[in-house]
Amino acid sequence: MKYSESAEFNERIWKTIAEIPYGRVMSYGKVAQAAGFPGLARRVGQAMHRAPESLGLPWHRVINSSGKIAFAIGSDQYNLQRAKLESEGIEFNKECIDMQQFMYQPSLDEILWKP
DNA sequence: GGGCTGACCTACT
DNA sequence: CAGTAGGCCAGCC
Repeated sequence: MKYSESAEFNERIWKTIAEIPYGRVMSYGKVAQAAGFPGLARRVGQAMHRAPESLGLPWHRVINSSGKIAFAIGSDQYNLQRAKLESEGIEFNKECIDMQQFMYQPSLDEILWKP
């Protein structure tokens, strides 16, 4: 199947994000990989931006691979995301999150769940 | 149809 | 550690 079906893509990305447990974070690349679309990190950002509010996705648990928030430091969105993460017990070292400690690594079964 | 953009990633210099 | 280069692909001029 060609993953140009954006409806399918979005659905799986949203589902994957929804699976991130409380107090953990995941990078864009990891989300894409876990959803079965390795290499499509950029699409993840687009999918999230287009996700309806009604889904109540924990979008704040998605950060970039360097352990930082993707938004510009000091922006409203940055402050909001950071506040949400800190309220879940995630600690910041300057602007960075300790990946070793807070990165959520889905089970291999789920990674291999792709067809 | 072509070109640019984007809540990005990895690898290399 | 910082900067660059190439890659990915839907969506909007």
